[in-house]
Amino acid sequence: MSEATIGDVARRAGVSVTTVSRFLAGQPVRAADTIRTAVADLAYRPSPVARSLRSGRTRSIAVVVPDVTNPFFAAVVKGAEAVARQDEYHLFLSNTDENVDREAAVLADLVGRVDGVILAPTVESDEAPLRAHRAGLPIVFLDREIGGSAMFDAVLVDNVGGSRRAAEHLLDLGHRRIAIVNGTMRSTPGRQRRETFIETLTSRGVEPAEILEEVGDFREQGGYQAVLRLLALEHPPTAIFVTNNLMTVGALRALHDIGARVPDQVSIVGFDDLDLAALLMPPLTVVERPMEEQGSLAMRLLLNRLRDRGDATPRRIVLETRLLVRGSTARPATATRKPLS
Amino acid sequence: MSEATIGDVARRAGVSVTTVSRFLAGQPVRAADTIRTAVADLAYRPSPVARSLRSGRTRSIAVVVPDVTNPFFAAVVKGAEAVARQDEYHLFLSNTDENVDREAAVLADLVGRVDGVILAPTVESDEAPLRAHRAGLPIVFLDREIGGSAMFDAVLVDNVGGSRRAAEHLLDLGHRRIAIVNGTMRSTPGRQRRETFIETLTSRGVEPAEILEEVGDFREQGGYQAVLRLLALEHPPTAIFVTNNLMTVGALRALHDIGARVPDQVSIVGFDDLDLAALLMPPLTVVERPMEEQGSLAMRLLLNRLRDRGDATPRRIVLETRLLVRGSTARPATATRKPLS
DNA sequence: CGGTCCAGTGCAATCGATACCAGAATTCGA
DNA sequence: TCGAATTCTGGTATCGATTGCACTGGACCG
Repeated sequence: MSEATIGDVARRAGVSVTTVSRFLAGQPVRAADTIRTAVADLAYRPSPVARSLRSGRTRSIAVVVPDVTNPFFAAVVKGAEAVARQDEYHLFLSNTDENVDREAAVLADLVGRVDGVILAPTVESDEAPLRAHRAGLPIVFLDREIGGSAMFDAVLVDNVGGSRRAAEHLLDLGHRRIAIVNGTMRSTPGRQRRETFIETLTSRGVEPAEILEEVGDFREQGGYQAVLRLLALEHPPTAIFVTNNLMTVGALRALHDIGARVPDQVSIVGFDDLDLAALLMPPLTVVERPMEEQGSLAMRLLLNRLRDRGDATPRRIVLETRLLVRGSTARPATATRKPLS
Repeated sequence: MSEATIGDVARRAGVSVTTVSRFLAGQPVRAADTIRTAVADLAYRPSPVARSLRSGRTRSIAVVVPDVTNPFFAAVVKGAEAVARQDEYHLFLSNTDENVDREAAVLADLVGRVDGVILAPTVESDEAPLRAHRAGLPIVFLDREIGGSAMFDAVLVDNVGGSRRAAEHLLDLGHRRIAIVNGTMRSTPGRQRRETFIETLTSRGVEPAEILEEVGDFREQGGYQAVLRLLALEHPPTAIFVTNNLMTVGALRALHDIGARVPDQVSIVGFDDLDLAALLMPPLTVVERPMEEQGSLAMRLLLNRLRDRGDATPRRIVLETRLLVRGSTARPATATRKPLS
């Protein structure tokens, strides 16, 4: 009823399992027609599990991300899934919730269960991916890397260019007291976006004392709290760069709750576009980048590596960002005077 | 190097594979300590594939949804994944892209590869889930059902209550020319939300001619186009009920593009909350419901059923909705006069 | 017409783990 | 100290598919 085996097909067709197996593999077989109808009659489908045991490959890939409800990672998963499906691979999904221990447990668990992993690691000092790699698990890094990951493929984003453009945009508007709301600096985007942003500001003559910094997690609450703290300062910043989408949502919520006017009172630049960003009032200025494509590229890299059996040199793809200037950034209230004085 | 087998452990510990297997199963074994160190030394992990072949179970569940980038489904996946992880199940993810054929292919593919499926079927007339069920694949329906699915578990949402509340809210505000922007009526939410909404309007005396209806897909473009058409009418509606979140985003985009004022010119009620809904200008009035919980409940139902080996009677859980009245709904421009005249 | 060649075939081993069954080692009571 | 009861143990079949090897039968050549 529920599952016919290759043996059932063989019996029904009056041949050996070997012959059925050959038929299924597309090799020439005399009883092809008989076998074909036997397969159809029994609704036979080869057991993927048995095949995996024999072949040592599972035709499935795991995507390990901090949080699928983050629109960026949701898009990544979608892109990755589409490519996997084309190649008849299946996709496992795991959330790590930005938790290093959970990530380590997940990776250890995946060895032998999938042919490869697309991973957005929690922190750069992460050891778990190296262990998994030594255990023979191919890994492609997505959006984030770990230290000493030169031997891995990776699909990253140009955090340097994006953050620089954000900084220059705010500087050009005349801001001089500027805050960055960042996630953990122990992750690649956290570190790169912060370093570049601050470096750009100081290299253009902003006093270090005028650069404010808040460190949260990469989640909505972190952005919310950070902005509350910033605006409660005696001299609050006139502009804020928020380094990911979830924290940007939190930041907007905070600004809304305390009734801060954007951009009159404070300018906001986010990293990563949001579906509704253009419809907000004011529409949100953001650093944008291809999201689904980042997922599909990662999957392609991984599948290519599985094909090459590992010997190809590691490939690093760095995607470009664009600054979308919308309405949440403007000249600071004081700056309209300053340049004129 | 990459993978030790139970045989390697047995050899190293000087016992038979049987004994190692017993030790791993927690049975009393004299050489427990020796085996324990052998396991540790070899970093041995039992092959999940081999276990699956023997046991006939894979300890993995598939979640099949139309689109993970829909925040509702992303939340569902997150909730489902968390529960699965607790029970040491793994999660496969498939997008059907609202495509019946792809859904059928996916389901057929999953037989024998997973122990059960959580499915949001594309259309109610869908046959594929029945076939998969007959092939021995337990299925829990999520948010949507199919005809004759009485033997299946399901976690649904109270579309009737939600749509009625939306309709009554608009009626109470004084709207009499009202539009519904719906997805395909061939799906459960599409059908139920439409039926209830229209029935509530007519039962409260709204002329059928005053009820406008646009049918799109459940995607952003559908909502966008539908609203453009509605507002181009000679007598456009004064209120619009949009039956899912993605179409609501599209609707808002359309209203923004043609410069329609909300709620002065037209009121909007959406189904499903959005992360930024409260921050829009005006903040969006929506019918809201628990999202992550819908996913975790579905997973719990499925895992329970796997435990019971199927004999329990089917369970249907219907989650309650809430109407969140924010700023996108108000009295119609004409209605302020009408009641007074 | 006989020998060579080759396309097809089937047996049996294999992948890694589990479970039945028979046998060995231990414990316990007498 | 011996036999019975109990606890552990290991050989082997099994899950469902693939594959190396030896083999058969027909086609083709001289």
